[in-house]
This record gives sequence, structure tokens and C-alpha cells, in this order.
Amino acid sequence: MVEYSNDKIISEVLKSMSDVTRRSLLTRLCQEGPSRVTDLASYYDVSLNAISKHIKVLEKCELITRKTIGRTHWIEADLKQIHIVEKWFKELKSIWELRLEKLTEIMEIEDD
Amino acid sequence: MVEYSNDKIISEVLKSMSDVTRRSLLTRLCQEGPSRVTDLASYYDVSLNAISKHIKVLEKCELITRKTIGRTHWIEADLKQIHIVEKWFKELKSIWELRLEKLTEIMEIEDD
DNA sequence: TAAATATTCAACCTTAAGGTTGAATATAAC
DNA sequence: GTTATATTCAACCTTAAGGTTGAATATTTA
Repeated sequence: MVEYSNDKIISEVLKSMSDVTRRSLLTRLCQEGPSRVTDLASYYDVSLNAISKHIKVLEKCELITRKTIGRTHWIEADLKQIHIVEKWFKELKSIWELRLEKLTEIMEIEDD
Repeated sequence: MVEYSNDKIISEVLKSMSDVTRRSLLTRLCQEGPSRVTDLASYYDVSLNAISKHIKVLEKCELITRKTIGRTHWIEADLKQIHIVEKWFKELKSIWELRLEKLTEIMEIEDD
């Protein structure tokens, strides 16, 4: 089996979430459910355009989805991409554990 | 209880991990255990200085620790900061779930 | 159809990120 | 003590990120 690399996606998702405004937007979307761009923007000090851009960043890495009805864009959180990151965390931890196990083995052999 | 905000730390950790070279360094450090800067750098195409900078970024948000012995700096992974991010993910998910539960309640009332 | 509303596009500015090279520092080895 | 090794510091370059403003587009309302 060829396991293709998620590197690019993970980078995008992490970077996207590293901005405090975007994390706040995600939180708000989880709380409130589907929301309009203008309504989301009303909670922040920055311009509507800035929020529109943030939303585009989140959309690009699929942390949100957009449903356009007429002139209104309904934005909704989508947490599935977070699982990819969580999976990477898990892998990293297991790599760490694996080394510790090997280390313990070696020490046991040396004890003989 | 006053819950102080982890926002800044979370942003730093996420941003730090959003770079593919830094994630690779972390992985390698988990695999190999404490490593010297020069040895780490030998695996990458970029300059030693670039790696030194990456290590400083990881160090700043405490994803690694450094123990200097003579001229050699021993770098070691430290995954505790990852828990802070995982906690944030968990919170986000529970916020999402909470809304769904409320939504279900409302629908049940409407069913009466 | 004219005016208001919702949103994006485009151009621009400032700052930070990631890279480079060359020099500086500190320690170890000869 | 001179040379080699390990690492950082400093200055610089290029590109991208996040912000702004003003105009464009699309749709709804009056």
C-alpha cells in the first residue's frame, strides 16, 4: 500500500488554525451554526474584507464550507480536517513511545 | 475560577508546527531521541543556519528543549505543548456537540 | 428601474517568515 | 597556542500574511 503524504494538508490546516481570529471564527461557527459573512464580521474589530479573507483561508483547507443562496453566503464549520491533525499528533506520540520501548528493551538486555 | 487564555500559546504552537521542516524535525527527534543541531541539519537540503532557526522557533514554544554541553547543543522533543492544542480541539468539538444537542431539544419540543 | 444589501476582487502597505551568506563565539583537539 | 568543530548572530533578500480602502458584482427590495 502506498500511503500518500498528508503533509501539505496538515500544514495548511495548522497554519489556518494558528490565527486567533480564524480560531475564533471556527468557535463561533460551532456555537452558532451556519452564519452569514456580514454577521460573523460584526463581532470583530477588523474590516468585513479582512473577515472575508479569513473565511476564504478556512474554506481553502476545508475547515468550513460555504452554501451560497442568492447574495447571502452561509458559512458552516466542518471539523473533519481536524481529525487529520489529531492523527498526526497520535502518530508522533506513538513514534515517541516506540523509541522508549526500544530503549527499555536494550536496558533489560544489558541487565543480564 | 479565572481561566486565563491560552490563545497566544496555541497560536504559537500551531504556527510552529505548520511548517513541514519543523514537523519533520519533531518526528526525527521523537524517533532518535536527543540529537545535535548539526546532525539534525544533515538530513535536510537547507543550510545549518536555517535548521538552527527552525530549532529556535520550536524551542520558543517549548516543543523542544535544549541541553548545552560544551559546544554541543542536545535537542530533545517535548510533546506536552501538543496537549494544549488537543485540548482546544476537544473544546471545539464539544461546543459543536452542545449546539447539536440544543437543536435536537428544540425539535423535540416542536414535535409536541 | 433605482437604491440598498451582501459579498468579493484588486491594489496597495507593513510586517513577519524562511531562506541565504559571512562573521562571531565558544569549546575541543592537536 | 593554533586549528577544527558546533552553534549562533547579524544583515540581507524574497515572498507571503494580514490588514486597509475603493470599486465591482450580484441579488433583493422599494
